[in-house]
Amino acid sequence: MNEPKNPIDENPNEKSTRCVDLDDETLFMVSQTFKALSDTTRIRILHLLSQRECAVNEIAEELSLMQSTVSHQLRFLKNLRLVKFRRAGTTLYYSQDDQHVVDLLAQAIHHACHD
Amino acid sequence: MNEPKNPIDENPNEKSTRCVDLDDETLFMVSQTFKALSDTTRIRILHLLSQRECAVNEIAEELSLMQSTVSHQLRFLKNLRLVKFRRAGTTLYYSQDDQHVVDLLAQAIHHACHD
DNA sequence: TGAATATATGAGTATCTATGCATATACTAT
DNA sequence: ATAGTATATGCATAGATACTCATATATTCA
Repeated sequence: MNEPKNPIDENPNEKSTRCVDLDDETLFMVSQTFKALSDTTRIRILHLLSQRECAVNEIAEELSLMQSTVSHQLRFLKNLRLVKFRRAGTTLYYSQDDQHVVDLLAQAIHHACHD
Repeated sequence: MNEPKNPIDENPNEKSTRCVDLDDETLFMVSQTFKALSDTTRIRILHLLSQRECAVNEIAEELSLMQSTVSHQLRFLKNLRLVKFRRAGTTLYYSQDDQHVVDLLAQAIHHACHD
């Protein structure tokens, strides 16, 4: 027997360190993360915010989107804590807030670019 | 002027090696990839197939899904070339066919498991 | 306070998606 | 050829999603 230890032998009170299991909660979180990245509008917004902080109107202008569309998608991203903002007067400056997700996006873009 | 060279100065006949740009084609490919990973059923199937080759019925049984549901989702994954299959008699054995996407999934699961 | 600006939000709608049912197709063995 | 098994697929549908319009909220400044 040269195989790795069966995951079922591990402490059931902790999530597997190797993440071989997929409990409902993890499954949901993972799907939500990818859902955030599955829409071209959100990708463009997140890609922009991964490069620099931006006001809502700036995003709309730069990406040729309606202000309302941007705001709706920012709410979506904010709920998943993928973006954060700081206020300056009436202006809200948004920026990315989850480097891991930005990394996932960068990887996928790199992959798509290179084959 | 201490800023990085404008990407527009690069050779327009090649995609940027830094993938800072997001042309429509890349954008679409990236969104499709993440869309594949945004559904819990597809995640479960792909996660299973990343561990071992499986017949369609095995997948259905193991994941408690209808055969038709599995087949529909396999078609989706097959169209994106995320899975492949080999035939053995009437049985089709599916397995993952894009290590990069499997890696993205593993990363996201790891991320979800560890915070 | 009132005007101006920036952003958020609710409602309506058109489109997309995942699923299940029924059935078709494909292969094997007798 | 026929039966049996494995898989694929067309269709219908319920639910989700993204967008736009209109309007609300929030902040600043005069």
